[in-house]
Amino acid sequence: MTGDETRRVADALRQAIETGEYSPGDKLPTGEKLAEKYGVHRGTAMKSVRALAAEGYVELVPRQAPRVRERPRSRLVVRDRTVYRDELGYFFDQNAKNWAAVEAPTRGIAVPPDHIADLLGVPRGQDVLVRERKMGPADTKQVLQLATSYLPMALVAELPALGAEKAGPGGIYDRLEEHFQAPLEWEETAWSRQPTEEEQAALKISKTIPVLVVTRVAQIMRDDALIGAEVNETRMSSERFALAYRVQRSDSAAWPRQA
Amino acid sequence: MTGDETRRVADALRQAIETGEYSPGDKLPTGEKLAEKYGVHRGTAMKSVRALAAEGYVELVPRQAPRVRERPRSRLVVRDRTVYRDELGYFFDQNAKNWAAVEAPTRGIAVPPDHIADLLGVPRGQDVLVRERKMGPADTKQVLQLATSYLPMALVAELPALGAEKAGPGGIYDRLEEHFQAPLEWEETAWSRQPTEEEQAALKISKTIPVLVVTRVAQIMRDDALIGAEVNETRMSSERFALAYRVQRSDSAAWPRQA
DNA sequence: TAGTGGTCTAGACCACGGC
DNA sequence: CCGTGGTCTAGACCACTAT
Repeated sequence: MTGDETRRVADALRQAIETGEYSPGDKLPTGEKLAEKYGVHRGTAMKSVRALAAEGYVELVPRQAPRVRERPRSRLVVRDRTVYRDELGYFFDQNAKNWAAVEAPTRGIAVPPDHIADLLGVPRGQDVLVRERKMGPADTKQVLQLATSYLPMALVAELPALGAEKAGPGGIYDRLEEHFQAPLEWEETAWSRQPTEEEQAALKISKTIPVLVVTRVAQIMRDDALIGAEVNETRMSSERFALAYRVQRSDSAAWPRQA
Repeated sequence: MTGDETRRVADALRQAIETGEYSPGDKLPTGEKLAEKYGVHRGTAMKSVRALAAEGYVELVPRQAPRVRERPRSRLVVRDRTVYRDELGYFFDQNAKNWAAVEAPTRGIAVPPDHIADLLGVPRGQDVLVRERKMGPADTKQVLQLATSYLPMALVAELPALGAEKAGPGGIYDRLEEHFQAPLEWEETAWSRQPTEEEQAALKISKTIPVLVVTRVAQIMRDDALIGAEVNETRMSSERFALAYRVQRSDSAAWPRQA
């Protein structure tokens, strides 16, 4: 991906940025100027700039001068994998307490991805209720997380409040626990991948920044049988979020240890 | 990133791969052939191929015909965030029970990254003991995870077994618990980023596949004071691994709920 | 040793943003 | 409306791989 000349120019530019010769927000010289300065073809110079953009140093907007990017904040917002409750209901992230839906949530009926159908316990290809929300701090209105919730249609038929525009106090989780008179149990799976084009646009990240995907399954069990389930899949920039949790000791690793 | 012609050729190739015209392992036509077939310049055709490589469809090795890549497995190996214990000592991943160091582990003294120093409770810029291991299944010898362990020099001085080539039965965790006669507590932070060149080479992934980074801090506390700490940072392909864990109920979210 | 991908130069055209 | 980044063609050279 990188030949001698491209590499040379990219290294020079990267160092110039790291030493503060160009500060965040500054414009970089035009491709023509860079080509002249380093004695290469304009195409080669632009390739170097594009390489820096892929590394996250530079923001590239077509037909605008490349700008030095605000360096990825070393201070990550950490999600703590515990469920809390306040007067509004359950919540999973103390950082997100004052967040709100930045745009109007959407609600519709659609076929979910296979892995979601499997988690919900419905046949693949079958319609489910899908809600989508773009979440962010109530003040800045910046979109930081994309949350999608999936509910089996059978469950919505049994408990119509789940499909309403507003599910009422405490949201769908309170409706589920009220209806079944049993506690929800949540399990999360976390992984990461390249962002889709939609995610790039909504979260304002380049295609090289991975998204962190947290899939949370809410289950209500009765006599060891699953009687209700919901899946929430939240996507966020891996540059801004990390997950934190305590590692649990299994029975085999109990303390004090037996000799 | 993608002009009309590049996009057109890339779309055609992507569809050819998805419809099975080219199967995993097959070679793609040469740049010259593609250029002829689609009536574009060779450079343009190669750009399309490179775009498909970035999306994970094609594996690109310099000076070899591009090969259709084994599609990212939908079946993820899931790490369960619980600590277990067997006759060999603690372990954190039931999938990794039969794994071994694929290459000889390295051991050295070096300055750790700032975030590691902070977690260890050591001043930034100070030397620590660094161990590196490349882990994978004992049979295939494929490297699946890169594990780096950091220990403060003061702790090694106090407990020399920690710095030995072999820390003895149960490894450093057993040495720590024996020495301090107290249980370790582990906390993990998980996030994701683009792979470094070293990680690309060791894990055999392209620069577009994110790596999942799990930073595990082992702490021994006595009377609420930290008396010993170790940090283990494990990096793995986000295409192959996911993390799974139960969400804990905090006191505020206890069940049964009070009205 | 022939052929391949990778890279670089040269020169051209386009669409669009900021002056 | 000029200048910019983005794209494409054309043609050249190189290093390495497969044969």
